[in-house]
Amino acid sequence: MIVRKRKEIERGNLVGQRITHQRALLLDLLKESAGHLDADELYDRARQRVPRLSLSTVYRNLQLFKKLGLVDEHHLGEEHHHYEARGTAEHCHLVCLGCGKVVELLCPVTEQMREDIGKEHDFEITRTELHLEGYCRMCRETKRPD
Amino acid sequence: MIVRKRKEIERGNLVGQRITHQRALLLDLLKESAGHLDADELYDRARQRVPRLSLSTVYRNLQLFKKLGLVDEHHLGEEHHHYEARGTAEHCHLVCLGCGKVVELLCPVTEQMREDIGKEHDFEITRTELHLEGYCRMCRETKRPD
DNA sequence: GTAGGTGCAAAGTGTTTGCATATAC
DNA sequence: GTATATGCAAACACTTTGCACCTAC
Repeated sequence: MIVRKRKEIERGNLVGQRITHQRALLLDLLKESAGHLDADELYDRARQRVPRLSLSTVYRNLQLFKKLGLVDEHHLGEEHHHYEARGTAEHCHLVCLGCGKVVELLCPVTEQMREDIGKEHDFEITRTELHLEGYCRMCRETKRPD
Repeated sequence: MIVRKRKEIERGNLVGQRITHQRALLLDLLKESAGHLDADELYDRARQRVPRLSLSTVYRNLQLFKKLGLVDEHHLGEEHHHYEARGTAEHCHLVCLGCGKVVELLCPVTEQMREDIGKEHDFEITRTELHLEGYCRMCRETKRPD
């Protein structure tokens, strides 16, 4: 189903914003794909259902979703952004520099850290991201990029 | 002094690579400025001493330094990279979304985490970065961007 | 002398914007 | 009906590349 019930979206998500086909679809795709999508992947998937969709619409709405706190934006080492529907607990990303695999993990420590650091520096911390890079077992055993 | 003693560089840094004026200067500037520079800031500073320097040289060498592990590359929320000479202990970045201020802090917890997570997922972790975003006291008190 | 680095200009990415048309409300 | 979103194309910022000249070794 492309578009979920309007009320549902309206209530929980796109408060005040117009609910267009494109927005509903993009949000759905972001939620379905539990992982991370970059703008282009999202565009490709969305175009399977709305072929005339334009990339700018994707970008514009990603910005909107970000502003509304519906998605988070990540830099995972590549030269573009990745987006991920929010709602799940905050987690870290463990990226393999060999094969690019991304492991998501819950980081309970971050909660504590967040609080401590917030207090210490008088910041209201709104987002934390722990990014880990390294080599998975497989990549360690086979190749080892320079 | 623009160029430090060759042997010194050779031994510690640019192993095997040619030591050009530009490289030595760029490395020096990165080390001097304890903070984070983006390619453009680095370019501007470097051009004060080597006016004919080209931006591509800056980028090319930042890539090289990164590959050699001499600098780290960060995404600090803006749409371009920041570079930082390595050598100092790993630290977190606390970025104010209001004014853009970046606070650097040591994160002792990260050490422990690194080890734990490495073991748990059978990763050899080579780099960690904790990124925190929020609003500093001043920005909380004055404006509050939507 | 030669492999490798540099400057310059041109091409590439990923992302944003201006504007006329289309659509949600 | 009107304010807002869209598609398209053109602009943008940051980064990379091709090539002739230059320089460290």
